[in-house]
Amino acid sequence: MALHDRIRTEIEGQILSGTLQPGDKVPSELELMAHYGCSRMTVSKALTALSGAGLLQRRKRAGTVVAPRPTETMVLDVPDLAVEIARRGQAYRFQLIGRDIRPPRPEDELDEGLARAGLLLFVRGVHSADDEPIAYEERFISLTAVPEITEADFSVESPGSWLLRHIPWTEAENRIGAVGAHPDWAARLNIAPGTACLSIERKTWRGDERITLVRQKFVAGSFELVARFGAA
Amino acid sequence: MALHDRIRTEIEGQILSGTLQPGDKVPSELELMAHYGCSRMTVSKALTALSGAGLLQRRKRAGTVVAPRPTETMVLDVPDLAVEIARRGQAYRFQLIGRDIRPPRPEDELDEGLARAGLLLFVRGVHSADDEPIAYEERFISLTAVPEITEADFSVESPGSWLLRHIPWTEAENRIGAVGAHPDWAARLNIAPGTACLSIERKTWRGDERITLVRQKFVAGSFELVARFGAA
DNA sequence: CCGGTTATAATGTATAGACATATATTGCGC
DNA sequence: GCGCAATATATGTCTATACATTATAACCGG
Repeated sequence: MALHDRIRTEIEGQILSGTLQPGDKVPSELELMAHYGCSRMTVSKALTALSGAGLLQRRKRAGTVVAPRPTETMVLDVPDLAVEIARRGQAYRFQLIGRDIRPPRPEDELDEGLARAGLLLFVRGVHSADDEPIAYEERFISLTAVPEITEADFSVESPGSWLLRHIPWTEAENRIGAVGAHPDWAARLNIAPGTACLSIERKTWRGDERITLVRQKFVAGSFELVARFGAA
Repeated sequence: MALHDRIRTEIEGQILSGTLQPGDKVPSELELMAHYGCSRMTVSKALTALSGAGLLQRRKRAGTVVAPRPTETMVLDVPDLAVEIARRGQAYRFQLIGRDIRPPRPEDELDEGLARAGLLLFVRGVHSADDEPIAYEERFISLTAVPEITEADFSVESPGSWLLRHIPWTEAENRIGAVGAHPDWAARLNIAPGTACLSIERKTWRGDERITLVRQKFVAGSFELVARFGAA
């Protein structure tokens, strides 16, 4: 392991193990370079990395301190459904229910960004694995931002996959909750209204431009999000 | 803005905007240092940062290429419930239902790590906001790893908050799903059995040592997880 | 044409030094 | 004492250089 990596790992270990508490001062670069017998750049690289990871806070003249334990933050993988289902060894299918080009309506409960985006492509469909419905999806796509999507064929590929391949987003926001199945779409999932579903609403942007809003309902038990955080 | 920051931002922008596609080759450090008229270290710093963020892949001799678009990965904040509810301006309370020291049982459906951890502290309780129940929680804590928790007073503080303050974890795994309320605890939340709930199961480790497993059920609509990813 | 060896091009790591910048501390004048 | 200016300290940025490492590419013998 490289020296700067070793330094980083050692300090990281002291923080994660609690030996160094939030607010505690970390030795200055000069002290560390004496301790490890290396140049300042090497120490600096280690500390800068930890600072970037949010474990340390560095201020000129004041020195380096352990960052306050943040709101527990973990990395959440939001997989492409088609890929995820294929990985389980099941046959993925997206079944289009409806496709509509129209202006936003009040009952869509859109956010400001999309409500003022002009014409929208509104797509509804069901994701299924081995012909078992897994999730119902409603999606609004700004035609101002993505005019070329009118040519996409959603009987082959889900709108999500299409967007993922064609329009990189730069910013996204997910809201994750639970909800009882609504009569309007419960039948699409072969479940009784009121059955528990995992609800995911995602908005994406490219720069300042709103791209899409999607609301997905997963039958309880059919799908789980897994978030993992930690070393290694 | 520092030069290495500018370089990083410019390349990042080209990736996020799609100008540079996954697999595309990024100019070599030599070319970039000619382009920006700076030293190699400066270019390297920018590229190393982007590599650390997962946007680039660097290989000796082969050069630097744009990383394949990963499974969409976003940062998920898992707030301390007490803090989160306080932020909403509501009064947080944890009501202890039961507290038990006993060995693991098969019906606990624990993972290997905890099942073999020896004695466990088993705690059940309800989180409430303004005396409205929000979440039901079952938690198993390894007494081997955290013997001092027997002295904690959970009528004052939830086990989660106590652990957060006393035992830093180094690794954690969350599973997020939806589930219909089980009769055993539906009444605790003042809801009918079968009502949709958001289910979170979290395991934490400190090093190789299993610390705790917690299962929380949130009444649908009372709580949402928000994950945000992007620049700035 | 195949397979192994060698050369080479890229990144990886590290050094020593210079100057810039922000800020906590000190001390001075009042 | 109080407020402002000077000073010292720690980090931030950057350069120029050196050598290490590694995967690709080129070469060459059989």
